[in-house]
Amino acid sequence: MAKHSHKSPSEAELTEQLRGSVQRITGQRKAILEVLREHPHPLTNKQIHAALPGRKCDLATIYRSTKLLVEAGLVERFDFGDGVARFELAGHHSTDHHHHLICTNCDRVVEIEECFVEELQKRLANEHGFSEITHRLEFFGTCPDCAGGKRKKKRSRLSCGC
Amino acid sequence: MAKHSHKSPSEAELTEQLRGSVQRITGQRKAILEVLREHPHPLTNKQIHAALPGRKCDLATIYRSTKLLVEAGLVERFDFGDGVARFELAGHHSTDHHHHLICTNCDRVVEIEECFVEELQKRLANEHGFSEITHRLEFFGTCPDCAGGKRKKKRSRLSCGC
DNA sequence: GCAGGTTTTGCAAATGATTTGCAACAAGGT
DNA sequence: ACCTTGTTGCAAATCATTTGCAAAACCTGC
Repeated sequence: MAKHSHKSPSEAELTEQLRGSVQRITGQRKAILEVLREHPHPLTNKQIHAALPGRKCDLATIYRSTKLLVEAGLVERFDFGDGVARFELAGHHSTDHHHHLICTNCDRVVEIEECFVEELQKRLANEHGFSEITHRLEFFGTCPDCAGGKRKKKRSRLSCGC
Repeated sequence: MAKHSHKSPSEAELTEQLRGSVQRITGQRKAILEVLREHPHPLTNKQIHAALPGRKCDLATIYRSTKLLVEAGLVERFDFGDGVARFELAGHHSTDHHHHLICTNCDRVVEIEECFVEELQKRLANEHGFSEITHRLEFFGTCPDCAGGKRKKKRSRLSCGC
């Protein structure tokens, strides 16, 4: 009586991955992953909540789920320095590890699918004796539309035009 | 009858810079800058508050001051992705623009005085039509002491051993 | 040095994001 | 279907940061 018939692409693979991380596969978790799957750019918990069909699932549950999914490796978390965490489905892009270019005016987000810090990272690790090194790298600037005056003043926060 | 006699190194230069940014030179602002001047690593507003002699100056004032000093270019702000802003005196290091290597276990911070993303940044700017590009880059890992088991479990947050 | 006008500060209350306690509920195994 | 245990919803609690407002501190001109 499983409900894995029609749409939702890799639901099987998701189930598989979730199963491997000691967690249960609940309707809300699948829904959240579905929302992330449909979005090419990082979303905040609140945005995920707003995007959930029928607005079911409590915000607290979304916070708990995103954290869990990140720990399970299914979702990646990003910080743009504005005090709000954002999430993206892991493996959504060619490389699971990637960066962003964010317009500080309209919050449009461009995905940067390459990473060029790996080597430097290794060098730093050796130089300072650190291990298990990772990094966080995001670019900020003014997108062409905003530079051209096509877009209005600074809108509050995040609102990618996707 | 100004009080710029003995210690506090570049107090004159600070005054000068502050004066240039339409602000008043208050005792708390000087105290905050003094704390930052004594610290080689980024501090949170709360830490600055705790470090203030006699615990004078309200926390709210520190929040207001750090923001102001950042806008005035006297202080640089950093985000380590844990939801707390950190500040460092600008020009404290050879280059004003620099990065960090943070131990995710004990929060020790190593200053990385070089930046190797400039070129890539320009390339990205051209490729995507963005202007006024900047970036945020921080490294995370396990410091040698923590790797060797010399340091205990995950201590809460930030507590650089300086 | 002192009065005046304006910027700041201190304090408390307001926000906003994220977390948590707890009873009701659902997922998976038997 | 039943039971055990992980999850959810809801409300209250935390935490970092911001803000309103009257009192206090700067700075400029006397």
